[in-house]
Amino acid sequence: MSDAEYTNIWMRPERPARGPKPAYSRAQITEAAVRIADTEGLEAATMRRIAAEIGAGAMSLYRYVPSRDDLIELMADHLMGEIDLKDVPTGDWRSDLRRYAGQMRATWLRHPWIATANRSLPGYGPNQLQLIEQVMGVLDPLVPIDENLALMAILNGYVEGAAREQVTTAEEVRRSGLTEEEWTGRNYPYLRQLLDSGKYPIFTRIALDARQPRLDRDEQFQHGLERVLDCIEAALPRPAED
Amino acid sequence: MSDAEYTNIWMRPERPARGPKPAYSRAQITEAAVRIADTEGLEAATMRRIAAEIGAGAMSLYRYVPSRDDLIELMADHLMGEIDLKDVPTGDWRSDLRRYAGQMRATWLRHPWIATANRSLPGYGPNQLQLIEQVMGVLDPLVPIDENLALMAILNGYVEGAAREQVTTAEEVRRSGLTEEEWTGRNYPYLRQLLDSGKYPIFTRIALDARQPRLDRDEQFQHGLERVLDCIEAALPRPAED
DNA sequence: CTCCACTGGGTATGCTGTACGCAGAAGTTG
DNA sequence: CAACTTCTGCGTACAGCATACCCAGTGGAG
Repeated sequence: MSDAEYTNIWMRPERPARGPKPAYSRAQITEAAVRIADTEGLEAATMRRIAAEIGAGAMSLYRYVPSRDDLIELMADHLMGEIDLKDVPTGDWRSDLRRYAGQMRATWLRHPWIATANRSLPGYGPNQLQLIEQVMGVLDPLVPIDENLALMAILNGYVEGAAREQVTTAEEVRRSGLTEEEWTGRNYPYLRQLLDSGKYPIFTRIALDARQPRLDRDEQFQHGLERVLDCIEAALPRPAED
Repeated sequence: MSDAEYTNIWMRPERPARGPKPAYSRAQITEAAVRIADTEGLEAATMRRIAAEIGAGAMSLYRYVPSRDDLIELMADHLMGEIDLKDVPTGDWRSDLRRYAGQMRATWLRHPWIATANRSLPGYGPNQLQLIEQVMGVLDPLVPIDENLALMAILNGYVEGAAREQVTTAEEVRRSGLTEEEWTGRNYPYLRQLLDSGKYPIFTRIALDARQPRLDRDEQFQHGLERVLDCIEAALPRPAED
């Protein structure tokens, strides 16, 4: 009954006013869970495992967090707090957005499990909201709000898509327990079969031509990012000159 | 031992040559699983539930599919088979890509669970590969393969990002078991708290101004898509004229 | 014909998230 | 100070999950 009034993890107060002092905290639990997920994957971050990490009993966590899903939401928002844009906007929208994109991607690569946490995107946690304010504040003086939303959809789509692709294969390698070379080797027979079938000429060109560029994914990302920023620039109203 | 040589669900033959005839098939199982996931969510598509759907015992499924994860991969590739681009490329790259984007988005909206199936993106199943051939075939005559990849990253990022956002909230509504109106109502206190806090001026403008445009998400998507296509056009080498 | 690789499926195991309840600690009120 | 209330951490318990193992029966190969 009293639980039903909190529709949201963000509405539910961490602690009631009265009673004995708690031994742990939401932040402590969230950080422990993130630590486990970073090294062993999100599926390893079970309630029992997290509790063991901080030296608590399994059921103690439920004093702090209503469910595992809510904890994952806390974890996702925690990640958004890692993105540091304190001196944004600087007045140079292009470098501001470049910096945002780079930090977002870096956060994804540091915490690959975020790709499998379904709640990641429309989580309206405080850090996520703060980030929206800062990033959309960059173009806010230049375009109407609807246009800003449309351009952010393109930018975020590119950044997340690129990060997701990279992170998904990385997670698959980690899951297999093999080194990256072993994993590539194990998958080689299938790749060879695809190439030899002759049914996928474009895929074949990708696999063959991209052997070198795959080494520097960072550069690939940067190149695509500049294209997206060009796209945004084209949608901006002209400055005074020209 | 004999299992270890198949690195991949796509390498593993559906049936050995000898023995009694099987009662079911991979395709049948996959379709049943997709049907359940469509109506009740991916988490409802348990091995037992799928088996019950086709009238089999729970363990029988493992004769056809090595694990649930592999089955989900089959399901994801099955979805890509729904996208029909048989007369693509037509020579009009813009309308070809528009059609691809629309069909991809429609597929996502028909099967919202795809957003939570982590394997969806770099699954090299036959339908997925075929789709790559067709879509990248559109720009292949116009740009080098690396550039094609970069442009597809932008297009796919936009389409998937837009679809994912829409689908994630839809799934959250479905999970809650409420109607969309009830769900919106239940979340209203939190929204009001955010607006009243004054800490999120841009978010506030989004929530207030976007009340009308949110009705036609299709139009929003189309508008952003044209922007992305403009971006691609700008990256294309000029045709003979001009 | 015989043989045996295969079939579908029953049973069992070790996980999981989490409901429930309890003994004791700490804050509030006299 | 004492009495009472509220909250604490946590042990136990349970249902549901993927799936390992096993077995009787089947039907194609020789």
